[in-house]
Amino acid sequence: MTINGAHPIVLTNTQTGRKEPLIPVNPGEIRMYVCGPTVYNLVHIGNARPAIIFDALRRYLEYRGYRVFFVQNFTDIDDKIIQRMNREGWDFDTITATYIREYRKDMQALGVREPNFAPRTSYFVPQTIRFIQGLIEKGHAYASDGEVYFSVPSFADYGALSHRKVEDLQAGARIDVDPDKRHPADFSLWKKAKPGEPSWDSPWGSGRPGWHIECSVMASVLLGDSFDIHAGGNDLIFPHHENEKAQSESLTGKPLANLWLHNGMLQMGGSKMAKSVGNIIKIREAVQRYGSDSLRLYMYATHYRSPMDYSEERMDEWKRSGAKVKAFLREIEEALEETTLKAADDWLLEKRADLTKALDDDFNTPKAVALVYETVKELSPVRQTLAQPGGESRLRQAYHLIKNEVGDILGLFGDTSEESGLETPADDTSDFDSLVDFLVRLRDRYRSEKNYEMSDVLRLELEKLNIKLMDGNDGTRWIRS
RNA sequence: GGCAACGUAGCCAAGGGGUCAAAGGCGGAGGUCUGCAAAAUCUCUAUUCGACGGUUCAAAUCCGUCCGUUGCCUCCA
Repeated sequence: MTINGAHPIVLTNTQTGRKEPLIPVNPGEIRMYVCGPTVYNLVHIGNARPAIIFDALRRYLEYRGYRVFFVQNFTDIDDKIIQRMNREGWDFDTITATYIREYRKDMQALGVREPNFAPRTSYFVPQTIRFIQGLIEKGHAYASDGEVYFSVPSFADYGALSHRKVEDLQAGARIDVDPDKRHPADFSLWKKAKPGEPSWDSPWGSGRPGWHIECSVMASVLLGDSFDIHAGGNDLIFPHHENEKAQSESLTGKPLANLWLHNGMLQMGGSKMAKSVGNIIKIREAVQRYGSDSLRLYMYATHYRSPMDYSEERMDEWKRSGAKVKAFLREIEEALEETTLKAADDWLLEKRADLTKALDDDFNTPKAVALVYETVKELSPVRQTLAQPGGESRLRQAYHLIKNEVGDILGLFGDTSEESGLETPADDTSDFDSLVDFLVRLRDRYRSEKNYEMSDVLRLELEKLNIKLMDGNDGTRWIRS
């Protein structure tokens, strides 16, 4: 099978457990929905995994020529927000506005692009009410004392996504004893308001949307009844996505999404990173300490479906590895003055084919990362390659491949400067900097006089101040270590 | 208990019937270069893919059992 004359992109569909070709509902266009954060708290790097991976997938689909409509919601009506409001006396709107802002900041720091649409649950309450009414009319939902529940037995396909049987759910340890429910597996579409809670008027009285309905509603409004990709962490498979699917498909009779994509959990110390476990690292902490490229590389180095364990040692490794690629790019920049791609030959075409082959196959980012390192190795050292016939053209192609193709897709290597990824030095260090510059010049003078005893004293003393000196052919550079 | 994944070198991690005596990264060993130190670079670093059976001309790759790890079954990316 071919699409646009090329091999199709295949992705593992959670529902079938198999790789399936991505065949757009509308030719040339991919509509995808990724479940976003509940805005009651700062997010951690576990939350960053789907953000980074599916942002990259989006970029890749665009690279492959699709127009992508990317929706990621903000859940701004939720029990946890209400809890926080009650516990800390914060105003509801202030909490949600604050954490939406903070989330955006974090995403910006990670280099994650804004979605095309970032809908908020609270802006879609009228549509939610209509959606629920539709379900009631079709016999898939029922109202009971101000609450509305989805009737799980009314949807024959329930459990298809998460590979569960309704009976198995009941066999599970916890059985919901809510007397208003007709079936223990039934779940809330509309919740009755308690005093002081944010609420909206509805045919069933004052209340608010339930846990899963928002995504169904916003997806249908913004992307239509059926779209191409629905994605999120694999902890959302059940019940969140199963329930979304049940609601939407009961109403429309059409499949909600063609492909269900789920990323593996980020773990720390052998268990899932979660606020409840307390093993969390905030995104801003990780980015500040290691830079966004390190975190992104780390995540791309593991296939998105596998669980991965976070550790500072790994982050250090990827920081070092990323620096290697940046150094390679920087050398090309320095050697060529300007790096525009002038001509592509078979070399680039082949690399590009390797890249798309890897990414077409269930978004195999580890292979794409390996391709970058193979290329760096192949053309290093830069000076030596440059001296060879065709070397300059090859370097331009490599630069383009790594920075403008792989880099753009994976959101990497945007800043090749030496300090990128490190904490920005405070402004008031300039006096200190000039002093160090002076000492370096002094040492250079000793070196030119072959007074190595004194030059080594200066190296050692500066090292004590965490200043690392690097002697090169064109002078000495120094960095804070 | 049910469901779903996963187990590959010192560590991280691709591959997923022959082209694999298994990519890439980190680390380690040795060499080159440099006054020193770095950086860079070269070579080496898994006869083997959790264990045991089976299918096959052929398995790390398919099937079965077992052992181990994780996730979901409750809000969770």
